[in-house]
Amino acid sequence: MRQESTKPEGLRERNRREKYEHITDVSIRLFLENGYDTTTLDEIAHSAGISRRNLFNYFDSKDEILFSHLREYYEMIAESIARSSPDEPALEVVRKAILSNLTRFDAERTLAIAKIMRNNAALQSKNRANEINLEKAIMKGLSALWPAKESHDRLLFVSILSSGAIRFATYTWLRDGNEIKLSDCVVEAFDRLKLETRCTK
Amino acid sequence: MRQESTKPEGLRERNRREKYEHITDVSIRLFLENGYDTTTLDEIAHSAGISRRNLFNYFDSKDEILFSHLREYYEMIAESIARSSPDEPALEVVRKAILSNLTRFDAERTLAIAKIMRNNAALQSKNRANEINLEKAIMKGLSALWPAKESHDRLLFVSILSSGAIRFATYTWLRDGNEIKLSDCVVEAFDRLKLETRCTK
DNA sequence: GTTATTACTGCACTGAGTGCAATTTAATTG
DNA sequence: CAATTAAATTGCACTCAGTGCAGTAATAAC
Repeated sequence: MRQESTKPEGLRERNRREKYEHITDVSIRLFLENGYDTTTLDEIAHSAGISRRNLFNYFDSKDEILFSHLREYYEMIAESIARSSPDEPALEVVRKAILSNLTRFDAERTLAIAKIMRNNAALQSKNRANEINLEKAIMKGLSALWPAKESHDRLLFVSILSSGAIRFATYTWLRDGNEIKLSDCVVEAFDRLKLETRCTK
Repeated sequence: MRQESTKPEGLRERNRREKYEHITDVSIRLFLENGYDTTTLDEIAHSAGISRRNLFNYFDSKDEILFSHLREYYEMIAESIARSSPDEPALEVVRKAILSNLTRFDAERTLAIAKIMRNNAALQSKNRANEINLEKAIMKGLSALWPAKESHDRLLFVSILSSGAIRFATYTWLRDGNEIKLSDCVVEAFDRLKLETRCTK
């Protein structure tokens, strides 16, 4: 019953948030040290100081420890797209939304996760599977911006192209080490969409 | 030590092939009847008349029962691409390779699998994850056709675009029931690549 | 303080997937 | 055909991810 400004976060929420981050940090450290497959949920729970059962109150599965952070990021992209100008080309809207949210991107953590995934085909598959959420987020934003039912198919196609471009950008960024900026990779990947589809050979 | 033409298939290989198909048929039937998640490997093995352990000599995992057939198909696409003319645009090469292998596509089984995946988000994710194999197959074919190292990035990009177009084609085909031919969907999806990336919405 | 939520824990259970040793079946050779 | 080799198949025991449940501890609200 505080009168001074709606309390934004109680002790409970803060604890939850901190524990969530703590579990993630501990897990990534263990994965880097011992590999993803050989690290069991028992070890993670023990290292994080909680029960194994309680892990599932924070993450739906072992994979989600690595990927769940992206959901929040995807949600921001969807909102950015929805708030864009409907006069611009759809692909341009998506590109700008990606670029404008890049600052919230945790590069260090992403690099660590990329390292964990290297040499683990199963994890790469799951990473790929997770891309479906990015695509749905883009589609959600685009549908809010252009709600006309007739445009559904072309918006879906734009979502597919966009998620492909983003994957390509991430790929080149990871490959070229830290010598290149992720934003440049994104710009280039979306440029490629226009170039590649009309060139001969 | 037969002299009359190299024997193409022994009893062993034929049995293996037949059992492989049989297991697949039985599994799809059970999945349709009782759902994917609720059907256990024990049930599948029992219905197929083999031991549970032996299932893993045919499929690496439960998912692979649904997806492993595509590998053979992907391999044919890779070979078709590799045998194409290097004078055509890359995207055109891929489109033709897809179209020319469409006859080998088991539409009935694909429809059944699509039905199983409907309302099962986890399976849809795994389906998406499997797309990585299609992309690798396309990339493999393209790399054989244009081995120059400098072209790697653009070929990778073409692979990404192609797998996206194929997914879109599959989506529209499944959505519009049997009223439309899959080949038409593929043609349209690749046309869209050229249209969508230059238009101003 | 008391009470209602929510967080956490332990336990027992299911089901996928693996390693291993033993057995059966098919292919090969003399 | 008999003996040998190789592959297919099986059962068993095991690990680990994930779930349901019932009970306990901590926090928020009154």
